[in-house]
Amino acid sequence: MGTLDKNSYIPYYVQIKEDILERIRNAIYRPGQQLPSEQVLAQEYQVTRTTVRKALEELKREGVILTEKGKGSVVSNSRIEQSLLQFYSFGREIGTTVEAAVSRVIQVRQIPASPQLEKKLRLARNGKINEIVRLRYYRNTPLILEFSYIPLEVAPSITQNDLQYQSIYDLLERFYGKRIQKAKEYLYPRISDVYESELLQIPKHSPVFQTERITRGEDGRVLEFRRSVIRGDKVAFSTELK
Amino acid sequence: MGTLDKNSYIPYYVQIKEDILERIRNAIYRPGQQLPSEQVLAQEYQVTRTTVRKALEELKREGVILTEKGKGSVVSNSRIEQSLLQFYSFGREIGTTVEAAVSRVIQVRQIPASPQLEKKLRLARNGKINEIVRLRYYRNTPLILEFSYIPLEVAPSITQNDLQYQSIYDLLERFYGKRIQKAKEYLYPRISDVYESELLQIPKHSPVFQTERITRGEDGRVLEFRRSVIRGDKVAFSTELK
DNA sequence: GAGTGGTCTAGACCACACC
DNA sequence: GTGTGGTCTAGACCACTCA
Repeated sequence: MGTLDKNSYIPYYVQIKEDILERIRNAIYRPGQQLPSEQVLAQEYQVTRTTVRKALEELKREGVILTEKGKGSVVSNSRIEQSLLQFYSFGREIGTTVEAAVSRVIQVRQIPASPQLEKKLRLARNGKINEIVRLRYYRNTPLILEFSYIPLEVAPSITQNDLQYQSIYDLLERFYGKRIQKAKEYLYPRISDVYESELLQIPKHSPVFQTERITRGEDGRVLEFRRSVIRGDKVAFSTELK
Repeated sequence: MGTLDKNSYIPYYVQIKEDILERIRNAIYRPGQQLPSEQVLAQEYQVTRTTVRKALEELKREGVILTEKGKGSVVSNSRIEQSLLQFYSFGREIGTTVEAAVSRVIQVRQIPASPQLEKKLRLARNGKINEIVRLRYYRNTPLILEFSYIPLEVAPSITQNDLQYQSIYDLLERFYGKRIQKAKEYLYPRISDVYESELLQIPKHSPVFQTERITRGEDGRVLEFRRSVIRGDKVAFSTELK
């Protein structure tokens, strides 16, 4: 259905963009899946192809879809997976090429939430959580140490096996029906502690980046709090200005 | 003159975008100055307004120009002034509002370049440089400590007075005719030293961000190397993912 | 060859800023 | 009012991909 409000003061292309986003959230269009052609979308929404293109252009710019000449548009794999990482440059190599990125699960366990985590996760008192510790490599060098915290309310009990062949977000969605609505991520400078230093193979008390991310589900509840420690000697952030 | 190559395989809108960039570099269009209207540009380049708009849209997205409905488009003030800072969020406040940003010059002197600086600035042996140290405040709190290094070849001798009412880039352009071509900036985590800590009013050996920026002129030579130390307790970087 | 996205034209109407 | 950027239409041709 082309649910376009022709009387709204909101431009058509914005309405179309929002509608497509909504369809992606509702898994009508799934990651990796081909979108209908611009021609078809134009008919469906009863607008010209130009207007559809304007909507798709914005989605492309935001990394929601990918387009290929002569082929079509496909929905990107969860943008939330990428996050700030897309801005990093790893040493002299190019950013987030999926190929060379390998991850190892260090630990998965169920523990009571600390007061700080209860706050971050908006948990009730004495809440229990899954703790998942992973180490991400790039070309055999450990670069990122990730701590994920997921309330048992959200996912009863996660095991190491669950994470062998799928991401946390895939797991949450496929097995627990929790769809991700949005996430907010922050970047700070920090000094590594002894544990982090050892796993990342850097001198203790080295300067590192830390990111914190809070992911929320459709009902607005916190699905995950994730803290990542990123080597400062190998990973930089850069922009070029012209 | 609309110097559009109609036989090129390069799209018109890209050619137009490059041409406008070139005009900005050549100060035909200056920062703060109004661009010709889309209508006029379309005539000049002998294309439709739609095509001009596509070019302007990209320039707008890249922060080169600003457009205001009903008024027109103006060239942004040196984008290079903004840099990565536009991505930061200061505590709970919003990013780079010019108003509340005050800067104080701590020191200006001429010194021989250290070997490291010679390398960064691509200087010959025993090169001399201007060193400018500034402290930037936001709401009376020191947030950023900036070290600028400019070869004497570029600007013979800079004094504190020169920087009272204008930026370094304004100074280079107005008094020394050095126009900026491009800049590259990097962001790292670091640990503050005693001097930095004192000026920024933070405990010594605190985690901080450091940016390094290399600015080049039209001939490709390095005009400035700048190192900024940014408080990690007040400044964060954030993105929202939807 | 049929279908796709990429570019471009030649118009149109609107909301807004300025005089 | 006139001029501006913002949106939209209805076409067109192209280069590309895939069968």
